[in-house]
Amino acid sequence: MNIKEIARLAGVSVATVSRVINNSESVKSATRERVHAVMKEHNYIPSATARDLSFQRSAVVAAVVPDLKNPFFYGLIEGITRVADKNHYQVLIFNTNEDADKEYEVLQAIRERNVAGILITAAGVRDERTTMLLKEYQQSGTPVVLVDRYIEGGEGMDTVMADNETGSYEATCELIRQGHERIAIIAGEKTLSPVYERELGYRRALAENGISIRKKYIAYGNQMADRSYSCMKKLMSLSKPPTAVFCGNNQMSLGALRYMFENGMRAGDNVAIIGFDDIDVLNDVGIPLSVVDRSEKDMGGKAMEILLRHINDSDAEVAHISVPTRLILRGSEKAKL
Amino acid sequence: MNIKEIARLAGVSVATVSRVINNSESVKSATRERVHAVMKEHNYIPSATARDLSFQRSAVVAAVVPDLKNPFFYGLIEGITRVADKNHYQVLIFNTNEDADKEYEVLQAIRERNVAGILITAAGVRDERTTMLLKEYQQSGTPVVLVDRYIEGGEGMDTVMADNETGSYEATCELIRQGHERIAIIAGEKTLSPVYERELGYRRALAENGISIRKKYIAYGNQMADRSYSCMKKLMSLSKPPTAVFCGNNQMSLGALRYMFENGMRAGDNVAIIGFDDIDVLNDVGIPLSVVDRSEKDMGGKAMEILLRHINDSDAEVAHISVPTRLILRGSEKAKL
DNA sequence: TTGTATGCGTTATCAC
DNA sequence: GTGATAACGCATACAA
Repeated sequence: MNIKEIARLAGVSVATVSRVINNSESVKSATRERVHAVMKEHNYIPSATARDLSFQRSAVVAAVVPDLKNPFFYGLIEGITRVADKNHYQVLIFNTNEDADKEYEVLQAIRERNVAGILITAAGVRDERTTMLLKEYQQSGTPVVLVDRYIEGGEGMDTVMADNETGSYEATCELIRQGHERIAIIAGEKTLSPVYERELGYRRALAENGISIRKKYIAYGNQMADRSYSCMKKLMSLSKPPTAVFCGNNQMSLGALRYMFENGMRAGDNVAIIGFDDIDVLNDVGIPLSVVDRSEKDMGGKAMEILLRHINDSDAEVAHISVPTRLILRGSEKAKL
Repeated sequence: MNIKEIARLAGVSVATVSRVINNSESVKSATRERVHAVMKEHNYIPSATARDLSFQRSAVVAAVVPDLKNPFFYGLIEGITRVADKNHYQVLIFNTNEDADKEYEVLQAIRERNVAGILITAAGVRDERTTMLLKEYQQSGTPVVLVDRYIEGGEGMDTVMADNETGSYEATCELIRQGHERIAIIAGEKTLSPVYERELGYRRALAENGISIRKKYIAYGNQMADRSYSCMKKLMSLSKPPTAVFCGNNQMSLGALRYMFENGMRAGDNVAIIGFDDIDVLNDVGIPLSVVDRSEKDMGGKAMEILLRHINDSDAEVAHISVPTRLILRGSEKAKL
């Protein structure tokens, strides 16, 4: 069943049917109703493929994320799909596994599909191919929104980021308020902007409170739990181990907690812990982890809204959204000193 | 840049360029190379939209899930996207929020896009609209695979299910082996096949071991943690509370654990607990929950493979895949009797 | 082995 | 208000 058939059955031209489909004003209401009736009767749904070809753009956006196992990104995707859905857009999901090469492939593959826009948490934040392709998209009229991570050379692009610096600053200040002075941070991959910003917040808090920053208390892992486990081990093996540890993301909090559990330590007792990004289940089962929380669903929703704005108005200004964080204290920020 | 331009620049016809793009045999290798060179030089990528319109099918599949917050479903999606990606298919994600009306809308919306197939964990398992639309898809040549849940009237459809009955049977048997006789189950929404099957396994284990099945030990919630919390509360308030509880899914395990935590009880100590679906983080942080585990990633991958088989061969036989479960014992199956 | 011509299902630009 | 008809970019049957 296609538009031609409907036209024939309704005794009008395809142009008229098209007008009805697209709610064009200039159709006599009698004709409109007749067409609607025929469409309904034959359960007709216009082909988006054909429309896209003619219109030279589709109501589909691409969401590119680095890790489909991380709950943060699912929250993000949930926010994205919710706003997309509300606006009758559909979402294609791509996983890059934190691999810049894979990301390059994905961004190439997206080109063939005529997506209306791209939302991306980049893996290749310093890979010129990623930057180049994203710029090409922008220039050819396909808006791009960077979510959660900046990329090198991506200055003119829209961004939706958490206020990582402030969040980390507040967390570290809280640890200081609790009396801690030997405060460590388990950071992630240095090239990622959130990692960098979180370290900045940590440093600022220490500096403003007159606590010297010691290199041995800054452990660099990656974004994963295993490396964080090693970092925690190294920190706790120091002659003067830290009395408080700030963990750079949810996976890394888990790595640290696992080390502690295996060694009979308890967060908020032997060592103070504050993590970045909440892990709901822990609280449910009585493991009180204090965290810097941000709403990933909001971030996803905001990102999609900005994307839509650009899709609907090519002159829309570049936006830089900063989503606030919130310190949730549950007791693990305390510890024997 | 389109196929016509490439043809002109390479001094051939569009048909030849098309043949080169689609790796048709019958092209002289000299011509082929020339065309490839021009395509590369101009960074040309064919329009999937146009190809889809001409070919009357796209390399896109739709994945419809009921809850993007549940780790089970995003494990599923990870499996789906991995296999899809390997086969150069792209995945559209739809979230129905366990709402049959929403699902109906979604399934309608998918019609306009010419997807190659549909993977669905249905919300409206007894909604005739869902069944009807899925059947229409099948009949019109768009294969459908039911994942994790059967639907009423969906007998002829491909399925990828976990072996819920056996998994639950084994879990319950283990509880019996531990000496328990007052064994409860927190089940979910009765209309969902996994819920039903898990209850069956539970019942069979009791029956085979000569333990009478008592209604008061069967608590029905929904798939969410909150209702499970209430169920646990009710169970524990009985004059003869159960000494062991089998929880119907991951969210429901969490609800039960939360109740226990708030009331100073410990799994494997005051009450024996076995859950369905693993919750990795708990183990990391030293909460040993015994579970019936299944690989949701495998389920997703398998489902996508079956879908691809039908896409590539319209005569492929209907498949019913049963993914085995695995009982992981971590200590919570024990308890003082 | 290659080219020509037609169709895929829409939208949009003209006319009327 | 409505109707022809030319795009949109590609695949393919048929010719050559």
